[in-house]
Amino acid sequence: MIDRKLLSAANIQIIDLSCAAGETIYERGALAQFVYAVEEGALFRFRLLPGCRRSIQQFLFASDGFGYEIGRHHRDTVQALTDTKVLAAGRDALLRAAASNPLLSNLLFSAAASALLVAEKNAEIRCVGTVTEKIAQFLLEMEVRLSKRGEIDLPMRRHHIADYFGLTLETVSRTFSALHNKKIIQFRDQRQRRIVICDKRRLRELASDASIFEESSVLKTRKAMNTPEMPPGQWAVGGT
Amino acid sequence: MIDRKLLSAANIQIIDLSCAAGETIYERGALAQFVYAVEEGALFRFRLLPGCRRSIQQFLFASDGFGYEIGRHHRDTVQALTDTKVLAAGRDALLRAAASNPLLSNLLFSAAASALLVAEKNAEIRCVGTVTEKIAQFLLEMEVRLSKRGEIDLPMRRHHIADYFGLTLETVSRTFSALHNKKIIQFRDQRQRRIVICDKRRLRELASDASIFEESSVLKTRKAMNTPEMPPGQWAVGGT
DNA sequence: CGTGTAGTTGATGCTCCTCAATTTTTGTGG
DNA sequence: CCACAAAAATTGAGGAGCATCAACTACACG
Repeated sequence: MIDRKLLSAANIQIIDLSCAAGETIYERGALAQFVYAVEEGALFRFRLLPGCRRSIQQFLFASDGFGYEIGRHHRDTVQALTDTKVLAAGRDALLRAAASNPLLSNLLFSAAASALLVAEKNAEIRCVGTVTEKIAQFLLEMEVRLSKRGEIDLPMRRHHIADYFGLTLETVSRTFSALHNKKIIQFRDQRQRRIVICDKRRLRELASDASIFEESSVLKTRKAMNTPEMPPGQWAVGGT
Repeated sequence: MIDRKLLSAANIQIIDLSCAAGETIYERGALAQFVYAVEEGALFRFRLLPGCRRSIQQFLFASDGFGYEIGRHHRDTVQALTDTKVLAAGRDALLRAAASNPLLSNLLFSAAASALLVAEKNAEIRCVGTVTEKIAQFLLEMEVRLSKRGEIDLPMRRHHIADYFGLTLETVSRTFSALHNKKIIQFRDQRQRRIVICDKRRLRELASDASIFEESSVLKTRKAMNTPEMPPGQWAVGGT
């Protein structure tokens, strides 16, 4: 998003920031002085809702941009999940320069446009489908963004994932456990944050509602045969 | 969003379209030839999902813009809910002109930026909270956008609202009925689409989770007093 | 009138939440 | 280093909320 060369060519100051895990980059309501890009590490963007709830709108990883506000104030809060390196550029200077520099103004447009893409994609993941679908999609997405040597090292806690999907952390935990029991994923550490996807095909099926499809056909068969019995686990992941 | 004067000054062609209710403006996957703005009427933007589901991303009313794609193809489908008048401008000509015209490029940027605002706001409404909260927020929003002489004439069916929130149409219908029974809203026609908000204060409380708050305190009191009794209706709206 | 569409309402049960107990990890001070 | 407390994650029991299936009403249109 932020291009060092382009910005310094337009005489806009760039600042390198280092943030420790847990630090807040900016808070909702604060004056929007900078626009940012993640160089290293992970952060999340969220808003507090009435009733002590928190809605996480986005997880931010290397090369993601954030803080591109339209108004003069930030509409959400950004916090670091891990130690991070972040690039910041003065917002006012950038906007002023963009008014006469087509390259910069194009940069701003594509930043906003790709933020829109991400927002709509996130909204779809967050709003639609069962818990299993959501978590499966989440893991596939995280694999693309984070995997190193076939291993995903999740920087966020169960609670963050829960707030991202509007679920409870217990439900998230149970879904991870179910995927683990079905041998679709494995854990590589005791906190169960380092994850390996063992059966990507099954995970993809679950992500695009194969679960619902299979489950319901199983249920229908069962109904037709009048066999009310259910599998032992309350939290069996769909399929087989 | 689209400014007739600005566009004709830049020599970009503008087309006036009239669409009947139910007509499709463009489909997902089609080449993005135009960008649009609603002049009159109502439309909705949606995507089909695996499993015969439909996710409505946005309802579009007068002055809303749509079709501002980043890639060369439309990523969703837009259909008219009522008879509508829509303004269209050539996308390629606009993008070319924007490359050298700061005014136009600024127009594009603010279009994308406000689309982002809307997308994030919609995502929040759609993802967070109980059915009652969602419908209450929806009605308040529709009042702002659609009300004439204190009356909201909803252009969409229950099914559209359900697909917007990822609910079933039955659940939506029950929630409307509950609001009606509680005398928070009234219906002005037999289809129950012309709606009057009678008690806006209560509706606002419900929208910002007063329902949860009141309900749970009631439940807690009930638990403490060990009175397991429940109110008659399964679908009572929160609060007294 | 029959047919189709939109909407309401009821019974039943799955999904996910709530509350609670337990285990493991992390951080802190002696 | 270990003891202790706090945090993170798992797991279980029970219940609320919403989905599913189905029946029913009301209106529009040929």
